[in-house]
Amino acid sequence: MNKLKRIKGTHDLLQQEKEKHLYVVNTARKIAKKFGFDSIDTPIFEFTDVFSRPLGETSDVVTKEMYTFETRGGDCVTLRPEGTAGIVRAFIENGLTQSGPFKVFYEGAMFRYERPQKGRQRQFHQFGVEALSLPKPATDVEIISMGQMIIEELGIAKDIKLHINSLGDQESRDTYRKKLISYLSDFKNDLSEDSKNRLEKNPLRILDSKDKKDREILKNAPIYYDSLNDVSKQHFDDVLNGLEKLNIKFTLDNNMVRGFDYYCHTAFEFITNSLGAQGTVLGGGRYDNLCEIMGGNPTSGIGFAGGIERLALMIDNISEKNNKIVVIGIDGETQKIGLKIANELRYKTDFVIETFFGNLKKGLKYSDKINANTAIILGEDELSKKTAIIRDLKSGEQQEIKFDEICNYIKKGNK
RNA sequence: GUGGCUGUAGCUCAGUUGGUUAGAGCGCCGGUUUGUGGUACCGGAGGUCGGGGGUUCAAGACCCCUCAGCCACCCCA
Repeated sequence: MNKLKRIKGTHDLLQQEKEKHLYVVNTARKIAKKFGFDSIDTPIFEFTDVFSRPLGETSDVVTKEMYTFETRGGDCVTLRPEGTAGIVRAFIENGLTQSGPFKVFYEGAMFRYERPQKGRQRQFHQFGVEALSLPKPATDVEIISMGQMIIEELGIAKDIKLHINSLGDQESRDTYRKKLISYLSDFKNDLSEDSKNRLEKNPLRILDSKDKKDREILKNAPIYYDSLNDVSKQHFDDVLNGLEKLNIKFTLDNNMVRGFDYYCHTAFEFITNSLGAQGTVLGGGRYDNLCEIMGGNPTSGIGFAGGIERLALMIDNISEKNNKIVVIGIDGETQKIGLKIANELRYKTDFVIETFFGNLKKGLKYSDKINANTAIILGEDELSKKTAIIRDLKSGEQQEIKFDEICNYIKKGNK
């Protein structure tokens, strides 16, 4: 019979890898909490409309990357390709649009049917935050600074740069769109195939094309900032000002646009060069129209998502500092007391306690393998005396200790 | 979805212009040592050569298809 295999683009997270993911998530959660964000979980799948409407019917994610299927009951559902839409749906559905600021942190698996490569999988993991009913530039600044703080806390800030742009409000966006189309139309025949298509459907996307010719043409393209109306300009200036006050360094990037239709005003990405083509490690922006698009009252929103796999690729292996102790029982009779001692230590100390029953040599070998500091050895001789040998595995020194005193001895010896 | 590179033991990789029984290091198991580990020495297990088809007297090697991984496009976290 042939071997069963993983689905393309999925991964088993083994030991170290899972530890890294947990480290990234826990670090992000810790920082988010400092900003007053609570944790939230929404379903991993939703009615397809929940994603297709806000992301844009023409976006790549909706047109070719979603895992969409019909249920036995005939509903059209989709595995979530991103986190924001589901959270905004929950926000509206639970009647929270009237109850003031809503600040949440989430993390979990996302699904996109893409060609896998480094830092890009079909099932991948993101954490993110969303802040609803908070329209002021100050929130943009806080959100970005939270991203910065997470990256600093993870110890990878030196390899990552913050890029920022403003897409303005709807009016500014329409103005710029027109200007851009009129400029690019003159070069229509010189644009790359992809960009030619985008000229009609989604011209803003041409801005971050990597095609050499496209880039050349774009050098003289109208600048987004110049098309911002007064309100949009003010908002953006306030955000940049706020960042400067907080000493957060950024690069203005007039060509950065985000993939989903729902973004407006502030858009930002934390980008690294160390991961090849998939350089965006955390990105987000403002989405003041999203609530309305999804059938709720008009409510402002802003948030970001971080790629857990990508961040995990940038951090070193987590070193375990937790002291390990192995309780070794030399034969069957020692098992009962061995398990009892192990559990007592687990209740009363914070050490990692493992047990090993079998011959002493193998027990010590195993202790080496898991890098334990201490072995508690139980054998026939000791059993009759109600004692155990406690061996310091680094120095090789050992002592015989009464059962009752093991716990205290361990506490004193290892701090 | 498009293009390029790769796939041999658990891991990292050798394997000549096609030629006998496919190798090494690390890891794993056992022994030297029946109650004292890390070192050393000795031994052992482990492979449908990613899968399927074809060419050939003969294929790990050549050809076709397929699957997976990597890289780039694309997209995005």
